[in-house]
Parts: sequence; structure tokens; C-alpha cells
Amino acid sequence: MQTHIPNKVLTTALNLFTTKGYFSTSMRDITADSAVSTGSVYHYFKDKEGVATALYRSMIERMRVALLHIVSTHDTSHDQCHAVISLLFKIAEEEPEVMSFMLYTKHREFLPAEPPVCSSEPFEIMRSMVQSGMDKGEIEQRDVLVASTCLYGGAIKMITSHLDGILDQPLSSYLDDIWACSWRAVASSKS
Amino acid sequence: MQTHIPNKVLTTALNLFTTKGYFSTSMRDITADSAVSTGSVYHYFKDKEGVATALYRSMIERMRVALLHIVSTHDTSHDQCHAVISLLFKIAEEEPEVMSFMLYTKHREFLPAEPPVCSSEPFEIMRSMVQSGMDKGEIEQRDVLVASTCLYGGAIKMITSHLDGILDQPLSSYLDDIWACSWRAVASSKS
DNA sequence: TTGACTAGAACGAACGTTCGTTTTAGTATC
DNA sequence: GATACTAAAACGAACGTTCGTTCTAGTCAA
Repeated sequence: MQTHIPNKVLTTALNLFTTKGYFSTSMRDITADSAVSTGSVYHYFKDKEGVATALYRSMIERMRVALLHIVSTHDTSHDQCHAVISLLFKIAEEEPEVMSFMLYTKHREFLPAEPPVCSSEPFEIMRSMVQSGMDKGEIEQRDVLVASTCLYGGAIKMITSHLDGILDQPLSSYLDDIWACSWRAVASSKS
Repeated sequence: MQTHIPNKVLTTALNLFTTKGYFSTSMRDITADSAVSTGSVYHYFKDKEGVATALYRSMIERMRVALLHIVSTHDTSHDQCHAVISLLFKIAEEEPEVMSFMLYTKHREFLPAEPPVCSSEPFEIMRSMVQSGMDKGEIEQRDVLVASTCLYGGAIKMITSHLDGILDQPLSSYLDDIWACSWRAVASSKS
């Protein structure tokens, strides 16, 4: 049972946005499901877009912290990137709404002011892991965007498949297989 | 200059849906930009969703035909899959709206009746290429969904990056690089 | 009493859609 | 060939609904 009103609103909004979509959830839906009155919602948030922005920012921030923690607790790019994909899979399974809103939602459509997810700080941290892997010779030299896209692309596609419900097995059971493919795509030949 | 009304409507809708998003384009926008009256639009299409459905179906069909042609004109899975990615890159560059609507739009939000893109026939054909590659020993044995996701995932992510406008170079200049990574991810060790 | 908070009725704008009408194109009648 | 009729196509003003938001009234701590 949550008591803090902004959190109640954000949690409700997250659920509604990911199940019905941003445009198909009305402020009335949010007030009804969260049991918070219209007045209160507008007291804490400027408008509907403000709710979505707050949600988006809080998730970006959460990811940023988690990724920086991974960087500081793993030595090789190999281990860092593996930890990233493990983390993404874990969140996708335990909190699919969070992953869904972060990866699978076209924020541009209702958050025109925010930069695209791929330009966000978390994705930049992920790319910097790849870059340092290339500097150290773990990862073959090539355009860092290409390498990152190939390394993470498969895993992310797998997550969206999971969110779409087209996977037979639990997502985590694919982790080793996906990682083997993804790493092989970019690893330098000497490793 | 188009004269066939349904085509005028569909072309206009495609442009508006991909630039403003489905929910942010009104029927008034469509009638204004296409210079077709409200009455005529509703004469040819049941409702707004009907316009989107027709658009979606026509694209799926177009892809289906193109992919079957690739299958029939290339012998190895290697060549087939390479041709697929080339085709996707070509469409993404020459008709970004088409790619955008096909790959990057959350159809589920406004086309709840349609199956997700990844379950559509085109994607099934793409997976069958991978499956036959595994049967022939070109591609390492593993879950076909995992292999397909890894093989195509990077390229598709690259396309969405292109559509987001975060690429420095023209998309096609990344093709060889991406293909090298992608194929290496799944190719059997003996090849 | 004041100020932060809550409540939900009320508002105006914008939406998807309908519908009565006009225009067009084709066909039958003389 | 001219006329009358018909059905489909095209039109756009108008409708009812729903939306995001505002506003006024009220509550409760301090």
C-alpha cells in the first residue's frame, strides 16, 4: 500500500501506459486507478506529459546508476557487457512494465522534448564499455556504434520479443545462447 | 499526381503517421493533406483504424513478395540473409516512412487485432532462411529464434538508429560492417 | 487563521464519425 | 442524339463524445 501520492500516480501511470498505451490512457483512468483526485495529480504534475516525463526521467536515472555500478565492479568489457545484458534480462522478467516503457515505447510521440532513448546517458555508458573494449583489444576495431548495435542489438530484440509474448521459454533461459552469439559478433579474433 | 483516392489517402496517412504519430494525426489532417473530403475517406475506409490496417497490410504484403523473391533467387542462407539486410537498408534509405511504419511503430497500440510484426509472415520467412541454413550446416545449431534475432537484430537496430537520425554516415555505408558482425555471430565454425 | 493539500464538478477544445446533399458517370428510353 | 433516371462517389457542416485542464469549495495540520 503506497501512501506517497506522486509515487502512486507514477506507478499507476506506468502500468496504464504500458498496457493501454499513452494516448489511450486518459487522466481519468489515472485518477481512478490510483485513487488520487484530479486536483492532486495536477498539484504534483504540470500536465499529462509531465507525468510521462517524470516517469521517463526516473527510469533513465535508475538505469544510469545501475550501469555505473556495473562499470565500477567489473574489469573487462566482456564482463561489463555481459552484466549489462543480464541486468536488462532480469528487469525485463521481474518488471516487464519498466522495460516496456523504457525500450518499447515511442517516447518521441508524446515526449518530443526528450532525446531518443538511444542518445540517452545509459546508452552512452553502454557504448563507452564497448569503446574501452576496443581500446584494450578485447573487441575488434570498428565504428563504435556498429559494434554496440551488434553486441546489444540481439539481446534487446530478444527482450522485445519477450515483452510481445512470443517466446516459449522464460527469457533468462536464452541468456547464455544470446550472449555467445553477441560476443562472438564483436570479439577480437585473438580472444 | 495521384488520382486514385484510396492511394492518395494511404500515402498521406503514411507520411502523417510516421512524422506525427498515429494518435497525433487527426482525420482532419488526413483530409487536408490529401485533399480528399471526409465523406470520401469514410466511403473507402471503415474508420481511422481501417486506414491504418490497410496501410499495414499492404506493407506486410509487399515485404512478403520481396522476401519470397529473394528466397527463389539465392541459393545459400548466407546470400539470402545478406540480400534481406541489403533490401531493408535500401528501403530504409529510399523510403524511410515505409520502414518507419513497418518496424518502428507500435502497431499494437492502435491495431490491437493485428499480430505483432515479429509474428508476421515476412518475419517468418526470414526465420525460415535461418532454419534452412542450420539444416545445411551453414549456421550453427541453436534455437532458431535466438539465431534469427542475433543475425537480424543488429541490422534492424541500425535501421532504427538511422530513422532516429543519430547516424553520422548514410546507412548503406555501414552495411558491410554490420553484415560482417551479424554473420560472424551465427555462422557455423567450419565456414 | 493561514497555507498546503484534496476533491470532483464544470469547461472549452478537439476529436472521430455521421448524414443529408450535390456531383458525376453510366444506362435505359424515346 | 436528347432526355430521364439511377447508383455510386464525393462533399463538408454538424453532432455527440471524450479529453486534458481549470476552478471553486472544502479539509486539515500547525
